[in-house]
Amino acid sequence: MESRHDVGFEELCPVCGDKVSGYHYGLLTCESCKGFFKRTVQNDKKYTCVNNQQCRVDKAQRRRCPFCRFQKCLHVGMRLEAVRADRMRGGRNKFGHMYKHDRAIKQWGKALIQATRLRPDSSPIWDSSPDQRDLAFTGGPHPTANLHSTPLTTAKSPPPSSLLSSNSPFVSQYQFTYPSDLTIKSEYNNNWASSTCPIATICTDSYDPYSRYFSVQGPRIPQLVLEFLHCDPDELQLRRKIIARLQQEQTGWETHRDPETFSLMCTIADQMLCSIVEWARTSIFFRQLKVELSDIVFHAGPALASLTQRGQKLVEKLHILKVDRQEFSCIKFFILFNPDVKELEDHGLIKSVQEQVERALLEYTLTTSSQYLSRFVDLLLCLSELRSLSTLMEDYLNFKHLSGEMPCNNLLSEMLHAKQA
DNA sequence: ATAGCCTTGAAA
DNA sequence: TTTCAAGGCTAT
Repeated sequence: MESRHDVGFEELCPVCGDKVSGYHYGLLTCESCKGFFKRTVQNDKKYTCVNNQQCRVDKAQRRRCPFCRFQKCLHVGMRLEAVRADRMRGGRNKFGHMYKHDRAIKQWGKALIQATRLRPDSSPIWDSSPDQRDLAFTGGPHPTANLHSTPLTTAKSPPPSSLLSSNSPFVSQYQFTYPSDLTIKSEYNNNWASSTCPIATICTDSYDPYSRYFSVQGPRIPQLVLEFLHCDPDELQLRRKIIARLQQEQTGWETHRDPETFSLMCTIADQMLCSIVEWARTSIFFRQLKVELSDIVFHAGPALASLTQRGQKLVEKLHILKVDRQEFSCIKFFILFNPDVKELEDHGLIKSVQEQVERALLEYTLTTSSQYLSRFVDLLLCLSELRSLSTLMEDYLNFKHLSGEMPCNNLLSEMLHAKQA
């Protein structure tokens, strides 16, 4: 009755949309694309596209353009190295653990979706329901792959996580960790979540991996995320402070002339910086860090307008994603514990914190989103952009500082001074 | 050349 | 012993 077809096999082939027959060369594909990929690699076939290399590849048209079909195979993550050079039959390859991992992830997702549908309480802590929120996802480098099959890492098309810094713990692979007490059953029983099953039974069933993270009251927030929330500054208070500061400075402007945009932004930045420093100073883990100052190479960055535009785009993206406080607090810790900061001595701690935050964030997205993998990747992409932006902004401020254009003697300029020391 | 079914064999 | 992802075979 239950079989291998229970886990993820009802999905569609990410290459052509045909029925999936199992894991082939790195991910779940149909039998025909498996054979096509094998023939192509084994026989070292070279195809050409008679069109613009953008042919549609679906079940009906997959035979039309082998070039585009093979490109799509590579794009969704099929692995060239899984085709054996010696043509040895049988046995298992080195991807076994990844297939297992992928199955586990899919099981979680399935359990999540079913349990979410069954939730009698429709008042979650986030604004909209998880499914509604998922509809807002428009980003992601390979949406098709994310929706239909989890691509394992591939040389031709790296995982989205590799967009992060090279030192990031995400780089090596999708290092998702699931609870050690979770038994991965290949004969996973769907019936536990049938409509006749009482929710109380679902949530206390020890075989249910989901029950550990989900209760009828809403998602169970991982302990570490709760700790992060505890460290969070009072946002309302910060806003009030910024407004007060601007009003205070406005008194001076009125008697002289209109404030420059840059000057105004520096005032806001200064106040926010105070808040960030205070947040970092009082946060868990941060006190354990030791810092060694050394020469900082700097150069003038691109124009402020471009930076502001990128910043606005990022804010827009965060709005679309409806990033909640829990997720945002995790992102902040990712940034605070940046493995790229060479002056930090304790790289072990950085790595450890990064891994802990990664795990906590994944656990959290597992409980809040049915498209958790896609959401997790989207959050990481925002983080990557945030890092990139902050580096550029720092360069820009350094440039302004050096050319004596910093408008006020504030914390911001003091920090720039310290960096050059 | 394609794609559905068969055989194989190391790992679980 | 069972599983399942490799390669192989063959009708189309």
